[in-house]
Amino acid sequence: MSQTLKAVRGTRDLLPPETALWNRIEAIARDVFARYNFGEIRTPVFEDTALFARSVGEDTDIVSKEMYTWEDRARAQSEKTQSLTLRPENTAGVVRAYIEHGLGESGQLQKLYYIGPQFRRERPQKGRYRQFAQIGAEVIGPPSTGSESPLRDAEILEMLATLLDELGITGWTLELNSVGSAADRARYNDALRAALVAVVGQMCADCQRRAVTNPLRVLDCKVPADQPIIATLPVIADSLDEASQAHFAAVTAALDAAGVPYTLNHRLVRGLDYYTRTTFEFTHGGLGAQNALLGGGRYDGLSEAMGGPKAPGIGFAMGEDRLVLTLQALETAQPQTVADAFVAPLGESLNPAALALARELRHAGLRVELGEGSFRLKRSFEAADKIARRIVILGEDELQSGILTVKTFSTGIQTKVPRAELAAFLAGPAKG
RNA sequence: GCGGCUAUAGUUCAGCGGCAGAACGCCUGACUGUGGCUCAGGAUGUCGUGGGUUCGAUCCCCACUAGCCGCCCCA
Repeated sequence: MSQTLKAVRGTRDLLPPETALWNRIEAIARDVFARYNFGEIRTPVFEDTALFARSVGEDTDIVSKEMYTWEDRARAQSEKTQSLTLRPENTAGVVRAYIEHGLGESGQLQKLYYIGPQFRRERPQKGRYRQFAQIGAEVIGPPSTGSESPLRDAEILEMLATLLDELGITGWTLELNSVGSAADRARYNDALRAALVAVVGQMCADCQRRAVTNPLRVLDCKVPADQPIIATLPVIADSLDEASQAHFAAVTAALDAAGVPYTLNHRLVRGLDYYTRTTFEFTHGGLGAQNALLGGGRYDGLSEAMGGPKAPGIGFAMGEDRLVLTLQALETAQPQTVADAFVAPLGESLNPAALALARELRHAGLRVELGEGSFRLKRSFEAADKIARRIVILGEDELQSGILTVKTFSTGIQTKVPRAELAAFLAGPAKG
């Protein structure tokens, strides 16, 4: 086994019929995005390493230890090597493209969605892969386009509720929080650090480490003994300035008006540095430890941090692999695609005529499988019964008379059908 | 990166220090132009890889690799 090549760790092949589910998910997503007037953007799968370091944050796990990074070698004396990285997420690339193409200059709010693979070098487990697919969208533009409006936040969340519903994902939960402006967040971080000094000694080892590296993460702690202590810590809502409070109130008011259910979770802090104000997650049980179907938030300062114009924005990324897992768990049976007809030539001499017949039927929009003339008829029947609703027998008699023999498997009824009527007959319901 | 469990036929899994097993699936025939149900027969394989212990290892030990689960973190 060690001699044969295998898909590398954390990557996998998607095969039929599972790929049908992936395609269905993507088709529904594209349809919903189109109705909300989003356009598709496709950014490169790899980018300059500095892009992710600056946007996602040097100290995040993603950048500090999970990126696939390599030194692209110089091809000429005059060329420098360049550090490149497979994208670990797509928001940075979208914002880079926004800046690079001056999309803000259009004066229009940019509403962009993407579907594609992302890469993180993590330990694989259920719902977590080293190459995984995300479906995401970003709403971004200069302030004059209304990009900063809480209505945009609410609209995105309402769209996500619609998308999950249309995908058939029942039982999702929307968790919502505000981490405030960059200034609010800095102020809260200070308050948290100060409060932790007195109590951190009584907390778990992880929290003692987090208290230094990333105090916000302490709020995520799941150790039961730590919960009473966490309850005494300052809440980020108290560190929000008036504008941030008003923004968050406007988001929830719009959600209430639209009838989108949510729960406030003032402990919801997200791992990427660029988030400001609204942050959210849609979660679902049954995904094990990876219960987040999607996550996102507002990033009002990201464009400027990357050297671009002021361009507030909000976006999300949805784990397509996790959508698939959730849907597979919800669906009792995966619908098997079945061909409309199996064309069975009787004898190799009839192969050419069989191709012509299959071509005719396929042009009529039918899903057709083509057998092989060297098969014994029994073999053709066995094969056909597994993958098609009907079998069309093409022997010398049928070819000469132009009247084909058709058998429908569900009923066992066999009839003769003139070639001119064959396509219409096969398109009909599978009765006689 | 850390911890637990696992690795045997195409698949799901039994198994035992001494000839490699079941179910399903697959192939052949009963039926030379008729599937499903039935019956008869057949092939399933470097027992994850490498090393060690042993007269002998699929089994015991070690390492590696991979998968699953948890931690960390995230989608």
